[in-house]
Formats: sequence, structure tokens, C-alpha cells
Amino acid sequence: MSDGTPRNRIVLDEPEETVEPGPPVDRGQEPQTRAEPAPEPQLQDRDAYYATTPIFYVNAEPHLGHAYTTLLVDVVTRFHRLKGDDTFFLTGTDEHGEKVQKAAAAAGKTPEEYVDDVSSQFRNTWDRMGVRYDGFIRTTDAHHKEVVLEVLQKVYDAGDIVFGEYSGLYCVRCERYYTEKELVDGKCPQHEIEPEYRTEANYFFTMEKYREWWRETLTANPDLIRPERYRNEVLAMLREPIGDLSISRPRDRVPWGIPLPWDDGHVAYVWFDALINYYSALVARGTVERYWPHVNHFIGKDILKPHGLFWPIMLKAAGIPLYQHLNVHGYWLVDERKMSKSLGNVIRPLDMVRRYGNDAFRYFLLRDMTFGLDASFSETAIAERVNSDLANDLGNLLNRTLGMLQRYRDGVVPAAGAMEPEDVELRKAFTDLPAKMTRYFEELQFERAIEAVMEAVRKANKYITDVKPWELARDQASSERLDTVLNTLLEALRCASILLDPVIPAKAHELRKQLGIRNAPFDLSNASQWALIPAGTRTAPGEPLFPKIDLDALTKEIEESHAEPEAPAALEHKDEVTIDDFGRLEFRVVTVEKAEDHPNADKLLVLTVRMGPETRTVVSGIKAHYSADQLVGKRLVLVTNLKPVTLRGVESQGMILAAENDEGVLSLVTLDRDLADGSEVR
RNA sequence: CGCGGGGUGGAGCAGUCUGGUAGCUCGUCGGGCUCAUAACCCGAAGGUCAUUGGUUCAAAUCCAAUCCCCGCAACCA
Repeated sequence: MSDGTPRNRIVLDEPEETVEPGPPVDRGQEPQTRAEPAPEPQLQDRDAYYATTPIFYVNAEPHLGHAYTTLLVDVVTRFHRLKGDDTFFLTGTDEHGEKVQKAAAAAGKTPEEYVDDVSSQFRNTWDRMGVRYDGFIRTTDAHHKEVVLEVLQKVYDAGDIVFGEYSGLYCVRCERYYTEKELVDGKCPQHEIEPEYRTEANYFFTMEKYREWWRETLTANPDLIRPERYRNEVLAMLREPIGDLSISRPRDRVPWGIPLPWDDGHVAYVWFDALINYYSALVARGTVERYWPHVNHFIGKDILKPHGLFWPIMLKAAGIPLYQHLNVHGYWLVDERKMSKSLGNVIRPLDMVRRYGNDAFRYFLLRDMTFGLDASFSETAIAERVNSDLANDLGNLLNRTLGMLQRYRDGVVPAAGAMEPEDVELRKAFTDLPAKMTRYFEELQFERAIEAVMEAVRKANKYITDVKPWELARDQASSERLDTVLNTLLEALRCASILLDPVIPAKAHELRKQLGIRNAPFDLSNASQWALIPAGTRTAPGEPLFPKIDLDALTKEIEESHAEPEAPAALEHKDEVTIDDFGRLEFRVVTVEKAEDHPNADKLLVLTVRMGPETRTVVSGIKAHYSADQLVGKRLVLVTNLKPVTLRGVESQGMILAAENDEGVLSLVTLDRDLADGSEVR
């Protein structure tokens, strides 16, 4: 296979002299010079592959979680393209719903302006990270809305959407419905009053009647949802009634959405609208038949329920074939905890790209997470990974190989002579990889696919130690042997550049550039062939492929960036009120007489507070910050004229004031002078 | 007893479905090499696989119970 005349002979670069390497700027921009693919095979001869990220909800800027899913799908689709598959990669933004409406209002913008802004923020981020998506869908796109309307109408006509004359026994004090079972003597257990019979207008998708079907389908098709743990989780959900899904919101409350085709007094619930994007994007392009049967959804485990439950049943009801795979990944934990805004440990992907480079960041994310499981993110982990794998093993292999070639052969690729067993062994280590990687990618074992390449790279380093080219160079008689050794190493590097291209596209290109085969077309099959670099090719050594990250300096930098105050973000203010508005509220000083854990909640404390002649019971969500003991005797400020509310079965008659910072640290408001409880606060 | 995930050498993780000498990367220690980005190569130390009991010729792996950690849900007047 590797002998004889290779079909995919690599073409030499144009005049090598003009190829000045220039500093390898890794700002996420992919080199413009991209090889034109060889004559396209006929479309129908190629396997189709369609992969999606979720469309991201635009109520926040892109964070590490978004970036991981997107980069993952980018790597996967790049791999499939390399394989020669007819590939389509879809991402986008989810722009309807109440939360967006509110976020827009808070930002002082119309929903349209707001979603345009945030959507382009996502798009810019992906562009700057060199994500090569084929489609970017927005749920506000006209063609998407059309498809949503069609699907809704179809499901409605089939009788699977019913007007939820949802009626029940409603306790006005609790503001919730009760089932007959929950009532005590026909009365609300909390307030001991007769609940009233109420009816609410809502549309429901009759999901429950498809439950058995989905359970059987999922049982019969073990790889529909992967990895298995998530399939099990969905099966667990299916063991109990899933109920019907409310799919509409009254339009007068949430105008920002797609009106139902048969009743424009309601808009579609965001999930119903959003999920359809995976399908509508293809409809608009007329490629449903080509790609839909091969759809692979990639999601984080946080949205398993909509994708593992709602979506397949929606598809069934709409008469659309099921997806091929739902691939679910875990979370990146930062400081051993889930990343969240309130913890103040949000990682901004572009910061990481700026600091480590796009390719190093991608490499780390793909290499250090076992697909499906949580992984821990830290900057030192990136640095260590990049230093050992990319700088020491791969970068240094290129550097020492080109160094020797320069020194012994003037930088010109020699023809190989007869191959010795160790040469053959190294060749095999690389030419076996395409098949191996394909298997790992199919099994979603991306970290293993990468590790497999690195294992071969390490073998190449060992090969150098074993054959000792520097000794061969001293003896004229072993000149041909040296040619073969150098040629073998260059071929190994060429293969590595192809195999790693999906993960580190810009650096893989740079690698080929230094090998002098910058513009040579390539595909996965080239990595199972040998001797494709023409003898006489002039190499173009440049800067180290991956400069080593100085760990000490990095640690210092991180410390400093923590020390220096972040650029204070503009405060979000609420609407102005008058002194009269304020005067309607009543605040008083109280003394905590008793404090105990809420009998039936994780985050709540039940306080008994005294203000002069009165005592009140207050339920407060501060258990994570204060223990019951340390509160007794404290003098706090209470909002006294809030309407009482029952929280998990205990009535709260007021609200304790506390301050909370960005990191979620809470501090109770106290007095700096000892005033009697009952005193009013103004 | 709401649902689910996890506990494997100093660190981070595979391996558990389909029992059969406990594996990888990093770190540590010792050695080698000199083409190279103080890099690479070789060797060594280090684990009763959370605990207890059971099944088995054989258990990290199967079963049962217990302890600890983490998500989700409920919930922040």
C-alpha cells in the first residue's frame, strides 16, 4: 500500500525561497491558504455526517461550556471532512422566551436589538476561535419560524396538542394547585381553607401517550443516547409518568415568541421552538434527505431532558425520523465546582485563547475530558498538558528532526533507502492510526484518539534515541542509512500533521509548512501511506511550533490577575421609584430569638424574631451561609409588610435583609448601634 | 429513604457492561544520550482499587449493606 506509486502524490510548494515562515501568530485565525480538495467524489458516494451543537440561549455571553461543545463538534466535523465525508456542522442561537425578553429589558433594549447583539457575540467568538461551522441558525430567522409553524400545525392536526383546560383545586394563599390526595378534609394543608376550583388556559403536548413507545425504542437501540449512563438516566425518567408538556405561554405576558398557528393568543414555549432548529436548518437548505438520517446531536448533560425526552417524542409526533445519536458530555469543573456566574469562577474562552493560543486550548479540552464524564479545568493543567505533549513531544520532535536535516542535509528531504525493521515499525505505528482514530471517534473516545497519536509521536522520539542519527552522520559509509532515517522521521511528522489537523488545525498547517509541504492537499488516507514527501523538498524551519509555557511566570500572572481588581462592570439598575413608592415598604429592627433548620428544605432556616411586642416567623434562604446557632441574639433588619408566603410548608412573615456579592457571599444587614428591636428603618 | 453520578499509587484519570497477573499522563528518585524547546530515552519507588459482607476456582469488575463527595430537582420574601 505504501510502496509503488502513491496515487496522492504530494505537490511541492511554489518557490520555497519566498516562503518566509514569519512568526507563527496563533490568534485563532486559521491560515487562509487552505488546500483545495482533490476532485470531489460524487456526493452520493460519500458518507453523510451531520453534527449539531445546541443553539445557545442568548441571556449570557459565551462561556467555557459553550466553547467546549462547539470546539468538540468542530473537531469531530473536521475529522469527518478529513475522512472524506459529506459533512454539515450546525450551531446557532436560541432567542425567544421570557428570559430573553427580561434580559433585553434590563439592558434597556428591544428584544430584537438585544438578540442581534448577543447572537453576534457568539458568532464572533466562534469565528475568532476558528470554528468552521456550515450553518448558524437563529430561532428568529424567518425560515425557522416557518418550519416551527408547520411542525406545530402538523402535531396539532394529529391531535397531539390539546387545549389544557387544566383545572384543579387552587389554594390562593399558597398560589398553587393541590391534588385531592394532598388535601386534608378537602382543605389546604397549610392554610386550612377551601381551595377554589380554577381553570387555566394552556396548550399541552400529549407526551405521556408516547412514553411507552420511547421506552421501547430506547431499550431496543442502546446507542441512541450515548454514553450509556445518560441513556439509563432517561430510562429512569421513563419509569414514571412524564405527564404532558405545556407548550404555550400567553402572548400578553410573553410576546417575544412564535405565535401558535391556530391561536395567536399564545406563543410557543421556547423548548418546542428551539429544538426544531436542528431540522429547520436543513429544510431551509433543502438538505433534509441528505443529512437528517445522519444527525448527531452533541449536548451537555444539563439539557438531557429536553433532548432525551421532549425532542424524540416531538419528532415521533411530527412524523420525522428519529435522530441517529444523542451524544452527551459532562461538565468542566472549576475549582472542583460547577462553573457559574454566582461563584465568580466563569472562564471566558477568549481569555484562554489569548493566553495559550487557540490550538493549545482546543487540544487541552479534547485531551483532558473523558467524554460523558466531568473533568476539572485549571490553567496549570492546560500549561502542563501543552508543555508535555505539544512542546516537549511533538514540537520538539519537529525541531530536532528539522535541525538534523539542516545540519546533515542542508534542509533538503533525502530519498529513503532500504528500510530496516525499526523503520518499518515506526511507519506502522503511524499508518495504523487512521483506522484506530476512526474507531475511537465513532466511540466518542476523543481523548484516546489523541493519545494514540501522541503515543506514536513518542515512539518517533524513542526511534531517534535508538538509531542515533548523529553517529550515522559521522561516518560517510552510513550516509544512505541516515537518509532513510531522516526521511522516516519526516514522514512520521507528515502523518502526525494530518492526524492532528482536526484538533490543532492552525498548528498542523504550520507543521506542514515547516516540512515544506504547505499547500499539499491531504486527507485521512494519506496518513496511512508513506513516502509522500518528494525527495528534494526544501524544508522551512521556523519558530518552535509550541513554545513552552513558563509555569512559574504563569502562576505569577494568574495571581496578579486575581489581585488586580477586575474592570468593574456597569451596575444594572432598576427602574426609578419615588419616595412614596419607597414609603410603602416597612422595615424594622428585629432580634433573633430562635433559629432552627427548616424541617423539609436544604437551604432554608426558620427564624423566630422579636420586634417590640410582636414576634414573627421568618423563613430565610441563608442556611448555606449561617448556622442556626450563630444567628440567635443577632439584631437584623426585617421587611415587615411583605405578603406572607409558605415555603416548603412553613409560613414566612417577612424578609431578612442581606447583601450578596458577585461571588455569592452573603452578609446579613445589622446595626452599628444597639437600638431596641421594633425600631423602624428608613 | 425525591432522582442521578462518583470514591483506583502524591495529582488528574482509564479500566467496571463482557470477572482471570491493576493501566495511562504528570510528578518524585536514579541512570543514559547530546540532534533538540533544560528537551528526549531507560529504569525504580509508590496502590489491601472507600468500607464490610456475600457469590465464585478467581472480584476494582457481579450481588447486598454502610460511610463520604458531587450534581439535578425542590427551594432563596
